[in-house]
Amino acid sequence: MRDKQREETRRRLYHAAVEVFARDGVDSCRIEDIAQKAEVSRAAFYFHFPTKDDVLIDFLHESEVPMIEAFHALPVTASLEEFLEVVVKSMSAFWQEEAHKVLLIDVFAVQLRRLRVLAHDRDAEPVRAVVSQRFHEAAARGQLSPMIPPEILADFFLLNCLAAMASWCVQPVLPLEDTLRGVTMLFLHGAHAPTLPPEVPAAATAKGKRS
Amino acid sequence: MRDKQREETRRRLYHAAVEVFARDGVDSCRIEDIAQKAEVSRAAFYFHFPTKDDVLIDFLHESEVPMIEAFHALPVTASLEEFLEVVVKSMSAFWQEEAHKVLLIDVFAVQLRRLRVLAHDRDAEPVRAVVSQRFHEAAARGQLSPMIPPEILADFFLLNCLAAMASWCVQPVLPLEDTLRGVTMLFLHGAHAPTLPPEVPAAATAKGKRS
DNA sequence: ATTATCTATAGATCTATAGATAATGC
DNA sequence: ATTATCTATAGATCTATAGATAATGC
Repeated sequence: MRDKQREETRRRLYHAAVEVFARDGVDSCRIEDIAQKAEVSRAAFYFHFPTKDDVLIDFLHESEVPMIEAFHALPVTASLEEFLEVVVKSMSAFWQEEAHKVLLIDVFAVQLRRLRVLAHDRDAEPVRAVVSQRFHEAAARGQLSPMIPPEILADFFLLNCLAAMASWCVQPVLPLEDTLRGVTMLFLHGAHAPTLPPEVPAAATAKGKRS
Repeated sequence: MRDKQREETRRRLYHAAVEVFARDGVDSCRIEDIAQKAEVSRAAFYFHFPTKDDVLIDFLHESEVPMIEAFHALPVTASLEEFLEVVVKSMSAFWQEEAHKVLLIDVFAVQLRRLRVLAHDRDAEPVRAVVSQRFHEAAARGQLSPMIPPEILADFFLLNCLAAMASWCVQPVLPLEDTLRGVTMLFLHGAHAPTLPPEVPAAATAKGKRS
């Protein structure tokens, strides 16, 4: 009963916050307005969410639910490429919606600020944990460059996706799905050959490159 | 005389701010402490810097000065690869210093929040303008994929560098210079072939990839 | 009786702005 | 005299916390 009430209040605050964020901007909006919309006191917001960032973390986790479901529907024998196609599909499906798109850059900024925390707590982000796991398996099969640990590659891949989506947000030259697929292919292309040759100065190898 | 005094105060505030940011964190530090260290009133800070973000924008511009100088030292005939090697060298030289490194993630977050503004004002960031220019020239020579406008590729490249550096910040598995060079090669590798094939489902082309 | 949830509120800090001071331009 | 730079400060908002209320467990 108490738990139910608590969750109900938390959910009302969450939805009110997302609405106010979208309307006034995460940084410039007032907590007062969120609390008022949720019909609780301002301090109740702080009880459920120590900072505005915590709402955005919840928002990111909400966005990951359909992706996690899609992961479970995927056979264990699926290739890295098939797995990443699922990532591309569900990521773009979520973020291309106007109501979600407006919060993308703020969500990205929060994840950036959390990087230090996330470095120590790999399971705090469910999608990241799965991607990391799949990259490990792919590395074991020799599909990924052994120069960089797979979990680092996984982080870099996800940051890449966020960066591409942020760029898409302000200048949507292609549909989001195509943008993400392009980034993914670019990544795979670069990451499965040795990415970091021991001591080749890039300028020296440049000459013959143009085919 | 007045200009000189103004610049002097601004510089004192800037250095005080960078010091306090590094010590207490950009988000949690107090403007009061910055003003006190610079020996001016708190309001003087706001006169010179409307927000803390403006200090970080200055910081980014400071970081770009040596890079711009290196650009000017480069012959106009330099290849894209030689140009990007200069980017890698001066970017890593700056950010690997401990005092700069601690602000990297905050600088990145500010640039993210500025993306919308930057989309309309391409010359607000000098380095970005030059990279964009060089990418245009490379595209004209047929070195870059015609699928994506060169200025978008330039933005994506720079975001990529920031993402790689942010990741390096929390988990430095390789020296920063090697990390950036790896990212750059990965990028070039992916961007000079057609990056976004019209309608190839990624999963379908995956089969024969493993050499 | 104890504890979790929420409210009311004191004190800290920020944002916005009216006013003081001193340099500049006429 | 006018304007740019800086200060002092009022009002807004946030952070931290003491206390009220109502559910839970004994």
